[in-house]
Amino acid sequence: MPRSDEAEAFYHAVYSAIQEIPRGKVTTYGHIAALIGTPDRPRQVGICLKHLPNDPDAEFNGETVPWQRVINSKGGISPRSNHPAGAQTQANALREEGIPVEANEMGELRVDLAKYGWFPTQLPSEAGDGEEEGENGGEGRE
DNA sequence: CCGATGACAACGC
DNA sequence: CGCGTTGCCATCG
Repeated sequence: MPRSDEAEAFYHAVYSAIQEIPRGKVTTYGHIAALIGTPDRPRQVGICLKHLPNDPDAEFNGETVPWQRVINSKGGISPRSNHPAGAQTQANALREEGIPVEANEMGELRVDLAKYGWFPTQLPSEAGDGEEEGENGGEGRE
């Protein structure tokens, strides 16, 4: 649990932003950070998910927050330090949502950001020309 | 209280 | 264009 109220607000913003991710789509930590107004703190976003409460009574938990839809900018699922198998769990959850996850030779679970990437807001960086990650090339439905 | 680490990302070479 | 290093801030020891 957060030690500061400010941190709690940050966590709340992160969880809230993640809940906005439609099913069958994924986004990056950096984008979440940008959405909540702190594009310079993508790492803290990951920490928030790490601290995601398991209590079913909590407003934010693994059931209400689709943490599985949050991946890194490389379009892959990085192994956690504490629970290495957690990446597999995330990949499995994404597959159930209709998102194909394939592991390359390096064992890195990769997701097609170009197809399943969810980038709704026009960030100042990508507003002009600065495009990153990938764009919704096909844009399907939800 | 101070130092090290981390579910990341961007810049430099 | 791929690999290495730095920055960010909360949490752990």
